[in-house]
Amino acid sequence: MKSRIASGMAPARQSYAIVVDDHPLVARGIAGYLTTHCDYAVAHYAANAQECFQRIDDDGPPSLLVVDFWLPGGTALALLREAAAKLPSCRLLVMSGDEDARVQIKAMEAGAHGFLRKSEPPETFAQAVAALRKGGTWFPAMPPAELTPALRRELPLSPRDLGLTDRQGQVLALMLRGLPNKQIAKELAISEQTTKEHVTAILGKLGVSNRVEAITLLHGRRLEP
Amino acid sequence: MKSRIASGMAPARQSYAIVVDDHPLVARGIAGYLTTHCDYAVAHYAANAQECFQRIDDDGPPSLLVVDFWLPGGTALALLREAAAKLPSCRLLVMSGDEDARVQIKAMEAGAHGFLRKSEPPETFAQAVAALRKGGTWFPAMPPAELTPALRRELPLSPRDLGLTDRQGQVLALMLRGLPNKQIAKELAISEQTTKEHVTAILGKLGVSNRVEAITLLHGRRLEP
DNA sequence: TTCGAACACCTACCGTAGTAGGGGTTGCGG
DNA sequence: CCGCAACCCCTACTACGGTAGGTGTTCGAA
Repeated sequence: MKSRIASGMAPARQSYAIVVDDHPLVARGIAGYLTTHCDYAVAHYAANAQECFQRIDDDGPPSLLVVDFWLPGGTALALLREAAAKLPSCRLLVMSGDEDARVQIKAMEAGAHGFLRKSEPPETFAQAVAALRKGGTWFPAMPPAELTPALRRELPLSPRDLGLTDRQGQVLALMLRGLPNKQIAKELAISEQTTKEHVTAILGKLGVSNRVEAITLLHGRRLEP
Repeated sequence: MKSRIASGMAPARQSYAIVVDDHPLVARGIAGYLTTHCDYAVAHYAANAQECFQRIDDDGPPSLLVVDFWLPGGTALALLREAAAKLPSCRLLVMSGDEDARVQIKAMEAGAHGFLRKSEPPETFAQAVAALRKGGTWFPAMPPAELTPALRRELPLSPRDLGLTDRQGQVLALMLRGLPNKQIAKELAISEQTTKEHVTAILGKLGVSNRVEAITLLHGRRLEP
């Protein structure tokens, strides 16, 4: 869980994929489909961001990453951003159960190369994978362009997107400004202990192990209150 | 030394200045000149970034900040950046003993509103102060424009600029990537203890009290190895 | 009404971060 | 030669960050 930023990774292998989905059956199914119908030699699966990066630490970066948008705690966006930053040669395909256009936009913004609804037939899935494999992208039925400009630039990234409660969002915002727990507590008029528990919950949902990782992960992004 | 990111600062006062110079006589002299010749009601002086921000915590933000570029440890750039970010209503005048054009550029990049050589006559100093006071800037004899574009964008910010040694620069780079001391030590093949001492030295030179502040201060800037 | 989620408080514990104060090596300039 | 700066190592200590487990309140959904 720690050496996510390890250097000296193995060179990218061909036909190696990782499927990230909190539902093991779904993950296993997709991974199996990748090997049997999409010509992937190896397809592992992971239940969350931690497991995913652990796998990458062990086996090197994959050439394809399939990510369920609705990972518990909404950590998918953080996972995507991190993957996009650290695995430039890896293609990112996002899957979602619902058809909210904003989800698709968020995924795009986070660096995904493709987006797919789970309700789509397997053939479409195979087509999307093939497109990504060739270096292309796959985004079905682009949502109305009027909505995008508002979200494209500097998306303020609401706490809800990360699966955080309102209070946790407030704590995170202060955390990202470098405040120690004691000052966060003072700012929010709660005890330092309560602050710590919020922090613990936030770290868990973001899939990081301490506040420094959280800060570096969310970099310069701002939160909306 | 800690509550530099404190909120709820006092409103900006008119005619209140702080002079930051490690040479007390020089600082005192400049501060005196500000009160006697530049119509400043109060002019404090500080030997370093810590003292400066301590003063600001106590007395509120000044309307003018005069900073010696060659503060010990090269902390002037960090000081400027922090001041520019946190004191939007404060004018920043940088002074330097030498006439290296790159120094001037670095000062500009760090957010300074004016730049002045110490060899300049007092009248020029008064003119510069007056210009800044009116919301203007003061940069003598703009350096050749050919040099600037290379430096302007995304300046890579060498460790030396921050007054750090090579080794400290390496440690800082890993620190900014969110690595804990133990992993930094492993990466550089030194003991965790030695890493801690490097970190302590870095924090001191940057004028911050922990690594989180250092990260938020340098935000998304990159270091060159 | 009962249940769960969110919020807040507490004690207690442990690991890391950071400081203090030792000592030791190299290399370089006065 | 000496001093000095940079680098490395060590013990020991304090504080902060983070986790675990238990308690209580509120509020809205079932």
